[in-house]
Amino acid sequence: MTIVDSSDELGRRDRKKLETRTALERAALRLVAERGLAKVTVEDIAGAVDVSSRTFFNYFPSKEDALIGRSRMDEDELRDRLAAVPSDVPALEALRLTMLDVAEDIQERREQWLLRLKVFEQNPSLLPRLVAGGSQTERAMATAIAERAPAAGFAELVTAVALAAFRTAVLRWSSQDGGPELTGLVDEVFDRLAAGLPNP
Amino acid sequence: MTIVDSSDELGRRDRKKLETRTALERAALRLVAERGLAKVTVEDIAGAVDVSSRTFFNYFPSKEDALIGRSRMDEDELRDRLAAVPSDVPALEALRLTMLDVAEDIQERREQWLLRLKVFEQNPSLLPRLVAGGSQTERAMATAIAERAPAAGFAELVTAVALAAFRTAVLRWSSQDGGPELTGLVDEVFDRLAAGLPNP
DNA sequence: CTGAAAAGTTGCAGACTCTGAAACTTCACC
DNA sequence: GGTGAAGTTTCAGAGTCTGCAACTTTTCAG
Repeated sequence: MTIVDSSDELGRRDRKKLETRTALERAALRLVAERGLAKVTVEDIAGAVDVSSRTFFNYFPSKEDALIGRSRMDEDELRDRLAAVPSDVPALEALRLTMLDVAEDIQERREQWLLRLKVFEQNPSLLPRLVAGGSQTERAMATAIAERAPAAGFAELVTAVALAAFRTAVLRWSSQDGGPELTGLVDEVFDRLAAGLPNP
Repeated sequence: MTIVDSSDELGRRDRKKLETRTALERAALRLVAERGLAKVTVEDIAGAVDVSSRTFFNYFPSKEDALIGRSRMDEDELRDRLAAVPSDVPALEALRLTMLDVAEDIQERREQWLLRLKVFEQNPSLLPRLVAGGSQTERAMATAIAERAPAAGFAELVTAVALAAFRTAVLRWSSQDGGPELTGLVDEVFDRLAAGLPNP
């Protein structure tokens, strides 16, 4: 068992559930990495884990969502992290701190994320879903930011921009096979943002 | 015929083709605005224009694409616009000028765009496609920018950020029913970017 | 004007995604 | 052990999208 997931304190039921979910994620990732998104059906993925395809859809609303997995962190979690930053910190810096946290999480699941990102690069139709633009998550964060910077439209702007910047850092990290520290790359893009994006 | 599209200098063949295409776009937009994305089938759209659903798929690869329509401007067009900016203009300002051009185009098709954006807001699954993040278009622009600012990763960053900022301007314009000038809102977000996104 | 060639449209068959409902199994807990 | 809640499966069905083989229309050369 190479699975080290936090299965602390869970009944057999929920443990099995989590097992199935991560098994489906892994199988999806592995198969799509091997064959490409179009050449993998839901039935393939479900079959690899030995459940029915209907069960697959009980876990994920779509094939793509299985590949994204835990990528989209709960709005709640991000909201909490944002809320944990003192309210006199400017919005952009609050976002920097939050995304640095996220970057650390990603680095902890390094291999999993590098594979996921490779799959995303090879199947560009998935990319928009990465740090999903205009999605649930972004709105939740913008709402949280709006409390510390209520000027019209500013929260949406700084949130969208921060997430876009974060995305480029992650993609660059991936394209260099995780060589540099992700947190360093994230700091770099936020430095550039704070400086007004001058030509380097 | 209320259609006044630029059908200058086209054979009957291409004129009909363009007519069908825009008719499909219009029908898709209208029906989805009325009923919502899930309640409209491809057959509905094709039927409203009196073609077969197979023909619909000859024009658009998916239902969503019919709604997006001309939204994603050709990579070529954006590349050209970027190339038209003198090369000593900093990357961020080159992007500002380009996106101001795009904003003008949008304002010229004001009603069509406001409807499209309303549909997008009511069907959030479409939003990622708007100024598609990480897509073809973004890559093409980043490549063009990389020629004037070759520092590693900077072109991708500034492009992603500019598009994200532009998107928030467009959404704000839409949420205010096109009241303010879109170009003004775009200028505002780029000013904020250039200033380093300080809390207002 | 006429007869291909080219392009556009259609119906059809078929693979695939996704959903709802009903039966069935498994687990938690008393 | 028995009971109810939760998870899984099977089944049926709607909808998306593709390839292919007719079929129709437009174009264009002679």
